Amino acid sequence: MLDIRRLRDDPEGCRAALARRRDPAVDAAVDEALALDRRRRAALVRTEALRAERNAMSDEVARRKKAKEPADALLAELKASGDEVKALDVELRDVEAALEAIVLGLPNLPHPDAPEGDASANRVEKTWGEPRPAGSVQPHWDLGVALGVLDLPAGAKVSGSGFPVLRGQGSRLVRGLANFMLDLHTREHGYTEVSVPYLVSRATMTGTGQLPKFAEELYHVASDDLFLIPTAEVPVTNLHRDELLDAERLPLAYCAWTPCFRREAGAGGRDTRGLIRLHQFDKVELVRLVRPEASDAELEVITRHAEAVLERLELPYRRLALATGDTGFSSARTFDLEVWAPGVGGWLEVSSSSVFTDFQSRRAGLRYRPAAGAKPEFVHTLNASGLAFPRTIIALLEHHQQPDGTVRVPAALQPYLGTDRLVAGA
RNA sequence: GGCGCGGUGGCAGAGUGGUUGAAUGCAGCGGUCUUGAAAACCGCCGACGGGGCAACUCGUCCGAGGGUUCGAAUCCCUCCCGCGCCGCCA
Repeated sequence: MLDIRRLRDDPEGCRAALARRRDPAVDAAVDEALALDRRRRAALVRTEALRAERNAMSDEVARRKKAKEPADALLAELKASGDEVKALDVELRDVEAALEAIVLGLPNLPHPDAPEGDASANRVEKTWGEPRPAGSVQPHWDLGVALGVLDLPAGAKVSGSGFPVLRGQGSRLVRGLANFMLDLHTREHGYTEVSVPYLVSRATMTGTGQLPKFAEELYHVASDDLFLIPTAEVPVTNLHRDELLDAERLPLAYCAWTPCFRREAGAGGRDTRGLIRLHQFDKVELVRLVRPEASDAELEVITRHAEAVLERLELPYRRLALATGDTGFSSARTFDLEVWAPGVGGWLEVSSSSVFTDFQSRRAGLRYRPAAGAKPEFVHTLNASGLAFPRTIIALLEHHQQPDGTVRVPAALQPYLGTDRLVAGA
């Protein structure tokens, strides 16, 4: 959520920053927010003046009662103005609700360093490793079946398309990747591992920005008004919701391995083959709560933590600086990590690492006290996938594929799989 | 699911329908003392939103939302959460 005062104090600056997102609806929303803000303050001044008056009279009533003096005239007057206060309150509440609805729908201000434009303006920042030629290996949807690790029809039978079943070494791979990634992040990158709920409340979803705007992307359990998490970012970032943190505790760094559930409502048919786009998948997520002045440097830190996973897995990847028009709603700046999949013949997003500045922390009430006696301020939040499993598995199957149809297991993963080779029938 | 008890400032913890935004303690900040520190003592110290150039001032907030009342942390209703016991289940 944007700071309404910032919007008020520097409307043109905010408008210019938001314009970089290339979303034509934003400008009108800003106008509406500013108009509602003016109405809100006008209504506030009126109700507060009336309240102040009534409070003073009430005090006088109390004094007279104590002194055993008559207060009937005052009481009558107070009773008369009661309805007026009530009416003003209703008006104020309506205006505030309308304002909140608008402001909750405004995206974060893009970071000045994010390239401007739509997805075509995304900038390749670096490339690591040696991509094998596209089409030089079997795509994972064939190889996975040949190896007996992938059984999509079984998943479709049990739940529907987009719910994969992995078997044997494929299932072991999920467990191994989880342990490998968690060990790397906790032992070498300093993260605290947390195990968190997969179903969360409406307030939690609102805290990280999924609600109210993206409800159609979420699985919802209506009977209890709970939502399945689309990423561990949601429960983990909300761990400290409405808390005032000690400055010495920052930065807080958490990692979590969870399944992720996404309806992918608008994605029908595109890039959905094999394991590329799923309704349920596993992911290890990294979340950091940091001091605002550290957030630029922290984005590089967390991105490197995600890149380290790919490098240990010996998978070629590139880092993309997302353009303003391609950056997510809550994010100020995002790097995507894309792994090379020679069988699919393309770069696949396996990690998205973002800095949200105070956008999430304002919604979620994540504050800290910069120094003893100082005013509380909002922390900055960041997260990065480290990594999403299915596309990592795609890249492992395709990039490490051998001419004989087996798959070499990179050294870092061998202890977790108990083998250096994926072979058919294992 | 049933019954009972709770939910108060960063934390702990008092609280009578009417100067209680809230005792007290801890933590924090400033000071006295000390070579320095500790201890002791003194003072300050909630959050959020308005108005004002400013000093300052006004309003709201005691789990959430309604209600009673001139006035609610305090009384009533609904809901949420925690704890205990019972039931159910693993």
